[in-house]
Amino acid sequence: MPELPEVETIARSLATRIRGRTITTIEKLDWERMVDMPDIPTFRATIPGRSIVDTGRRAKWLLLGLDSGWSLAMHMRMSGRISVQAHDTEPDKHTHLVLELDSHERIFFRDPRKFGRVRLMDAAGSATLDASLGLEPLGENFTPERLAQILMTHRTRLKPLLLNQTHIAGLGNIYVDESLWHAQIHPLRLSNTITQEEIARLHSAIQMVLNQAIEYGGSTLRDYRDGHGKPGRNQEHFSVYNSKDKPCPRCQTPIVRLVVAQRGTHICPTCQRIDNIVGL
DNA sequence: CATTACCTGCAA
DNA sequence: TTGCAGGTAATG
Repeated sequence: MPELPEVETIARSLATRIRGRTITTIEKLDWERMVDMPDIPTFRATIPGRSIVDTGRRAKWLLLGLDSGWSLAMHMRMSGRISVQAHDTEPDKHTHLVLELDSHERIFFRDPRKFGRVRLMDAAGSATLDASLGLEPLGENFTPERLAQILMTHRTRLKPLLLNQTHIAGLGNIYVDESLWHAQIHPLRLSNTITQEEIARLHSAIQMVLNQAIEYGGSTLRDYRDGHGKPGRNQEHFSVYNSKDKPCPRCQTPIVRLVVAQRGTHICPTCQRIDNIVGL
């Protein structure tokens, strides 16, 4: 579910309620496969007593910086939801991890589809995770020049390239479709045939789309909520995503849904011309 | 590169 | 009942 703007919103909304708090106990962990690392006994033994010194985000990972150099990284994949709950709120059957804080509030990780993951990492583990991920699209290193370099050194379809987290990290299905619509580029276009003008449009489209989504608190289609349980409002501002048969906001042509990279993909067939995919 | 697996819930 | 879902890792 959550892409970069949703994880960013969750990180910000959690901060004031959990920063400076100490995790007293793991109150519930009933789906152990969600723990990537370390092994379960070590995870259970290390978490209690750790204090949360920082909250942040890297790509689609929510990061809780703990004392002694530890970090707890959480990835919500498709249906995960992370929130802070009052001490008297009972976790439902889909809430697989509950961390109790010394404030008596609790961090809930709820995930019906069980794709979500948690990693407890030391400094070296954090560095490994960081190194496995590409550029932050809202970071200062993400320039039109770096984008051009990424596109020109591959010859693959644009959409799968933009979804690949090892190049640019944080975009998912929603924001790739929205960015390509704003840039007026077809998702099947080959990356190394993009013009300088198109690169400039794509670069600014990506940043605009992500910044706008953060402003509106993320996009809620079904599962997403922020750290307080509130849905986002950015879905009200989609141009193409989830908008099959609705008029293109730019030219009124009905939006078309196709499948690219095995993902539902939404385009305006007029603004994002198919004949550009050959890239002549 | 494409397909499958991982899971469950919900809408068509 | 079938197909689809905001993600990624593991397979051909």
